[in-house]
Formats: sequence, structure tokens, C-alpha cells
Amino acid sequence: METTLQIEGLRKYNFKITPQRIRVIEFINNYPGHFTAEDVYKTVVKTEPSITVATVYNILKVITKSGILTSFEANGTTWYETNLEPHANFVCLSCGMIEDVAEDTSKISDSIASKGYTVRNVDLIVRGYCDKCVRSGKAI
Amino acid sequence: METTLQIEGLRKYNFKITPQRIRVIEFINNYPGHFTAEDVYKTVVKTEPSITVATVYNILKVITKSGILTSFEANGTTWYETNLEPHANFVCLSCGMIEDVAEDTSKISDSIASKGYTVRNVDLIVRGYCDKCVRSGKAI
DNA sequence: CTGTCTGCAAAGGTTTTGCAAGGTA
DNA sequence: TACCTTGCAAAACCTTTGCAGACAG
Repeated sequence: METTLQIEGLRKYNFKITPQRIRVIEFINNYPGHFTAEDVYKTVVKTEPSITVATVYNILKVITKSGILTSFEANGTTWYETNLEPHANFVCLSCGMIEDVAEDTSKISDSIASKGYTVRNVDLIVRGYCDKCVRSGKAI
Repeated sequence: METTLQIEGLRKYNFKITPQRIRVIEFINNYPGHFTAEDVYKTVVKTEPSITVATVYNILKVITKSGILTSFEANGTTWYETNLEPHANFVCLSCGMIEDVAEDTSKISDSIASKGYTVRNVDLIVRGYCDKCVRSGKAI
């Protein structure tokens, strides 16, 4: 992943490049799936011991605005991901697992924009039961 | 709205019919849009003064399972609604307003189910800026 | 009767706040 | 230098928990 490009993304909004922001962007570039603010904090604090959760929350907000990340809410918390392509997020109602599922949402986005809405992003959250929970009888 | 039918819905799961549950169902039947647990509590406590928020949370979970309501998360809280038809929920990034937008999600549901997922429900959450915020320059 | 539900009070988890000090551009 | 960002600590929210007593079926 191109850290430099992402840092440029911050500059567009006049967001300053701080060591903390760089550490968070590095975390993001190395993280494959869905993560929370706490996940970021736990990792970044190892190399940047003075960082606080408040700063992590701040940074995640800023870089989401810069278009580096996208976010959605599920299971009582905000999840971030780097997959900016239109897709669905499947959330297991039993174990809480979240995974990407291919599904083109661009038509939905266009359709809603054509009704006069200013659309910034489309979250398609599909809730149900994952294979593992279905097979172990945890799907109710 | 047919309160009696909804009460029957509870029985299917062997959920008991309590005065508190009836009051909450009555609230739901009179409420047109999207509401939170706190909205329910504030209203129901007027006619059922001993009810607590814990009970309201419990009841909302139970009746959502009974299929009377559907829910999704946005703006840091859980929103409930009685509109069980597939549709999108538009959330304004500036003022937080939430409104239904017609959009058929049943094909998405089928598409994801055909990939082997056990789908229970599809939340289509579209985030952007509402007319009012666009016109007043609050869309960033 | 029996298992479920409620009220209560406390705790848990997530996110935000205000302010002074520090750092970036 | 001027403004933005951070660290800190506390508070604000939202939701869940455990338990004893009450109640529906």
C-alpha cells in the first residue's frame, strides 16, 4: 500500500502530518480486515507509547474524511476498513464475525443520488449467520 | 396498526405478554419514523412509571426477534423502525437526520444468500447530506 | 406452580470533551 | 508565529448485568 499517497491525501484537507497519524496509517496499511479504534490503539501504542485513545479516535475520524478509510457501525462499535470498493459487509448475529462479500452497490448509490440526495457513501450491512454458526447449531 | 396481531407474534416465541410489552407495542404503533430505546422509554414511562430503561432494552430486543420491528446502528446508537419492507435509510452526516428512501434490496438479499450465507436481514444505510444541510452550506 | 420478566442499581464498553502544552507548516 | 494536534483525565453516552421479587401461562 502506498503510504506516501495516503499522506498526500491528508494534505488536501490541510490536515497536518504528525508522527501519530503516520503510525496509524502504517497500521492501516498492514491490516487486512475490519478493525476498531481499540485495535488501532493497542497496536500503535507499542511504538508510540504516549499516544492516547482520544488521539486515535481523532485520527480515525480525520483520515476517514480524507478518503483513506471507510467506516460503518455494527455490534455496538464503529468498524473501519480499507476496502473502498462498493461491497457488502456480512455480520454474523451469533459470533459477531464480519466479512466482506462481493456485491456491487454503485447502482444503489446512483439511484439514491438521482432522487436528489447528496450521497457520500453506501453501507450495505447484511446480518445473518455464518457457516460455522449454522453448522454448530448456533443459528436461531 | 394491528396491536392484536403483533401480540400474537410474541406468543409464537413463547414470549410472555406483559403490561410493559403492551405499552411498548402501543408506542411503536403510534410512532411514524425511526426511534431509539430512549425515545421509547421517555414516552412509555409516562403511563408506566415503574418501567426502567433495562426493561425497554430487553423488550425492544424481544420484539425485534418476533419480527415486529427491525433495527440498525447509526450515529452511535441503535435505531428501530416498523418499516419492514426492503428500503434504504438515509443518514445525514451533518444534522443526523434519518429518513427512509425507496430502494428494493431484495435482489441483494437473494444474491448474498446464493453465495451460501444465511441471511436474516439487510441494512442499507446511505450516508450523505440532506437538502437542508446542502442548502445551508453544512455539507462538507 | 414454574419459568419468565421486571425493577433496581451498578458496571461495562465506546466515544467525546476541555484545556494546557507541544508540534507542524 | 499561528493554528492545529496531542495528552490527559474526566465525563458523557449507550447498553448490559446480576439478583431478588413479581407475574404470566
